[in-house]
Amino acid sequence: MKTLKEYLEKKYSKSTLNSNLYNIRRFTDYYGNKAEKANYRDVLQYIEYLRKNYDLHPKTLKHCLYAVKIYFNYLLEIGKRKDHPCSELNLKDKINKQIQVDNLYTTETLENYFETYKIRKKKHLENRNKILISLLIYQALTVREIAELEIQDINLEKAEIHIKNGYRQQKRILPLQAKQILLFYNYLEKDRENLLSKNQTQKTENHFILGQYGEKINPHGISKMINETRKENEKIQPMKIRQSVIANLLKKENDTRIVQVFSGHKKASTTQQYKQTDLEILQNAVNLYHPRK
DNA sequence: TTCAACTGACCAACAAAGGT
DNA sequence: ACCTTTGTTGGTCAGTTGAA
Repeated sequence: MKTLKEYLEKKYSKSTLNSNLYNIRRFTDYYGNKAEKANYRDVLQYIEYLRKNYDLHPKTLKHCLYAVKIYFNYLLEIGKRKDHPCSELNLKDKINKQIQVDNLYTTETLENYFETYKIRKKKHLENRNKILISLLIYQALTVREIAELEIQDINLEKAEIHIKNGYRQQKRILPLQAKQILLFYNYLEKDRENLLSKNQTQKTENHFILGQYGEKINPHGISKMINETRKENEKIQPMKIRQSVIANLLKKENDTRIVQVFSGHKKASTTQQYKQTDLEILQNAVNLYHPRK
């Protein structure tokens, strides 16, 4: 007889498998050996339990239910059950599709991050890290896009940067800011050459941003690199920067399509999520200048 | 030898985006 | 609008490298 894991492995990729296994375990832990015989009402009760005891995002809750559905599909397949208790069950929890615009960074805050950046040690990495920050706050790139940048994507004469098709983002050409040009030039002439000379494997000579041993960087590490000198509560998150930049741009720019191209969103609806209504902007302004601060 | 500064692999949680 | 997949992040942890 097939085990649950084997069943899942056949149908899903590794990350999905892990996520589903986790949620199924959550369910079976809750009902113990009664889990296999659960009926529609039991499933509902389980969802209610999750709702009450964990402050889960509606989407997460749906994931949990989805995993339970998969679990019963498995039981059907191996013949332990004849019926599916909840294949028709759908949750109606409201999902707030809007991106939480009010706690994003302002343009000034972002500028300030860039201007005041200082590295504590490893002076030779300072320019690289400044470039990382500038790519986040001026081009709103994702960490992955930054890691994939190659030398030929940077055109200093035209002050342009080419971004390849990301896993989700559309390829695009973005202008470079004046203050980036000199920074990039210095980095390419000096710092990057230095880093490259430490590379033994010689595999990464095309990548623009290099790690301290001249290797291609791991997107994962970018937030660590730029947060090195920051205290716990002042850490900046690359994704949040991107969202802030896009939201700030939307405020200035009336044409959503321009912002869509800038951010590389494939769907206009994604860009639309960043837009605040006038009422929300007012509400946020009230919150911001409230005397309690 | 010790230490800082990573890397790389993993996990849980969640968000974004793709397909239909 | 629903179903499904996968990237990102913040953790942890062990390992590596180069400098003090």
